[in-house]
Order: sequence, then C-alpha cells, then structure tokens
Amino acid sequence: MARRNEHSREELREMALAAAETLLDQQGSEALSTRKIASAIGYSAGSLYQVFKNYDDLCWQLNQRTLAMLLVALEQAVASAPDQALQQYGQQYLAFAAQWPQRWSLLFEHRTPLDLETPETLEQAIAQLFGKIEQPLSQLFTDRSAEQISEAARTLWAGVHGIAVLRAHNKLFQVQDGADAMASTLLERYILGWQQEISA
Amino acid sequence: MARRNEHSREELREMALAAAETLLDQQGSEALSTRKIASAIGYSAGSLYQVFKNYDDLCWQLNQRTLAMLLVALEQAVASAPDQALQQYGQQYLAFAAQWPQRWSLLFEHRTPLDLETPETLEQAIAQLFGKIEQPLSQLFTDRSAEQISEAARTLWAGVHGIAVLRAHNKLFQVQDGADAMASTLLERYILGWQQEISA
DNA sequence: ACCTGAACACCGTTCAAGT
DNA sequence: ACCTGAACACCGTTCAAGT
Repeated sequence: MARRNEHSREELREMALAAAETLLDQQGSEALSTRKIASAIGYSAGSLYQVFKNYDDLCWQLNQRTLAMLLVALEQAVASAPDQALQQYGQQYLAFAAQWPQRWSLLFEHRTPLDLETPETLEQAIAQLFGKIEQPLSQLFTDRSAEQISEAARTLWAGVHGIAVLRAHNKLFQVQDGADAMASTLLERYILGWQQEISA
Repeated sequence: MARRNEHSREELREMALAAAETLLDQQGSEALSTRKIASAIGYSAGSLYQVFKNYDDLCWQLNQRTLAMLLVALEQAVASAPDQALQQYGQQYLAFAAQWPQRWSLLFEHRTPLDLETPETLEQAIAQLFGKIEQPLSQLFTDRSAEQISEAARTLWAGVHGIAVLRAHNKLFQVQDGADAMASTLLERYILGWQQEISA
C-alpha cells in the first residue's frame, strides 16, 4: 500500500501535532515519540518526515502552538492601571503553566542538540511577550530609559517564570501552593523598590 | 568472563558517576546513556544495575553530587552585611549555573517518570539552600514572621533561578549577558520595596 | 558473588520498493 | 507523489549462563 492521499500535507501536519499534544498532555514529553504519534493518526513513522524535518522540528512546531496559546491567554488581562496589568500578567502566566504543565515545560526545557538554530518565529513570539510587560512598566516609570524598562521586563518575567518552574518541579515546599502570592509580592515589591531608587 | 572483582561496589559507583559527569559536561544530558557510561569505565551496561536501581536513580545520584557542589560554592560568600550576603548568593548561583550548565540543568530538569518519589536527601539539600537565604533576610527584616521570611526566601531564589534558566536557554535576548545585573537589581528592589511596605 | 552478552521492547531516521 | 516496512544504529533493562 502507498499513495493513499487521503490527507493533504497540511492536514497530516495538523493531525500529527494534535495527536502529539494529546500524548504530551497525557504522558509527558518523555513518553512522546514519532512512532506513537504516527500510530495515533494511522500512519507510519516515516511518513511524518514528509511534514517535519525531524523530531526536533516537530517539538518546535508544538512549542510554537503553545506559545501562541500563551499569548492569547495573556490577552485576557484587562486591567487599566499599569501595576494591576502586571499583576494580571503574572497570574495568567502561572495559571497557564498550571493548566498545561507538559506543553509549558516542553516549551522551556526543549533544547535542540547543539542549539543549532532556535526558530526565529519562536524568538519573535518571546520578544512579543517581553513587549507586553514593557508597556505597563513604561507607564509606571516614565523617567527611565528604554534599556532600563527592557531590563526590568526581562527580570520580572524571569522572576515569575522561576516561580512557575520551581512549582512545576515541586521545589517550593509550600504546604499550600503559594506561587500566586509569591509572584504578587515579587512584582509589588520590585516596583515599589524601583520607585524608591534615585532615578538616574 | 565474569567475577573480576577488580573494583568494590563503591569504587564502581564512583567510577560510573565520574564518567557520567564527564559525558554530561561534554555532550549534555540528552546524549547520556547507561551504555556509554558503562563503556567509558570498561564494564557492561548490565553491571551498572548492581550499583544503581535504574537510570533514574543514577541521575538522582548525579544531582545529589551537583547539589553538594552548589552548596559548597555558596559557602564562598563571605559578606558581613545581610544585603551584601544576599547579593553574593545570587552572583554565586548564577556563576555556578554558568560554570556547570549541563549538571545544573540536569539538576532542575530531570523528572522521575511520574514524580514517584523525589529522593529525600535531595529535598533536604534544597531546604538547606532556602535556609541560607532566610538567614540574611531575617537579619534585614526582624519584625517579619518566619512564614514571611520563608516566603521571601523562596521568592527571591525562584527569581534568581528564573534568570539563570532563561539565560541557559538564551531567552534573555541581551546583547551582553545581563544576568548578573538583573539578579542584582531584583534583589535590591525587592528588599527596598519590602522595607517600604507597612509591616503587618 | 560478580559480570557478561544476548535478548526484549523500545527509540529516531532513512530509503528501496510498491502503488 | 505518497506511503510503507524493513533496516540501521541507537536506547534502558533483564537475566540465563559462565567463572
């Protein structure tokens, strides 16, 4: 058998990615494999190479979808006050990591063998994420330079990300999940502290 | 051939872990395997199961050694002033992550299949890490409760950890490595902001 | 008791062969 | 052109067999 042509390339790609997401959610990235994905959609493993360069490429495409979902989730923040907007971003980010733990950890733990080339689209999406945080920050700190705003955005995002990472690995050792409160005080105290600094 | 008995169990364990560390440093966790480790020390893969429960157990033992190294590295902080001590811990942590990127990322990215049982010794070592940060914090904030100090220690460590994670994955998008400065301002502004808060 | 080598059930990836 | 199934070079893990 061959030449079935039941599905277009794009359909095959979509089916494979959807099946991969289900497998990922249910069994984690460790258990994900080309053979399982192919079997889930009724194709042979080899046929995936029509649509993906290799397993690494498949992971990047999964990550791109995850990142798109994350950006949509962050759109849900609707606060008017800039400090409230930052708080909402933080909470949404933690909520997303909790809702999609496997997709979220693949997004940040996946490495290409020698970091050959991180796909540019993915880099751009992450830059977009930073941009979202820079906006309320620049409203709060009108006298700071763009470089300072940019550094603060990276720092705060890294901070909230770190909280999400440690929670995902059960390294917070909290009786009750304190991640939300931690992110909240992190943002609040950082902003307050920065406001106290002598502006350059 | 069998029954060589050239090495004691403990010697075999040590040889395997040392070989694993070399492989890990040179080729990353993805390339690490029982077969390669065994071959590097002149044993068959099966013989490793005398000394390790499974590959997961081997990774945990590697991680335990990494964590011990990290704790030693943090001992090098010698500041007297509590805020300086926190800054030194932050810098030492980032320096360690930069010096041993593969060991450090195995330490935080390795998951046991269903998080069956994170080894208790490892949990204790991480608790020790938190304790180190709580000490200068409680000197700075004498009027805060132990719970508040504990939460702040977790938050700040998570923050610095997040910076290290994003740097390790080249997600900081800085022309020049700004991780040190980011950690420094994170700690400084958090402390300053907390001092401004009305104490409960 | 210790260790091996083959075996088993998996991987990612390639590619001749079939339609 | 599309797809398969076998093949190749890898995995982790087990275990009968050998000393």
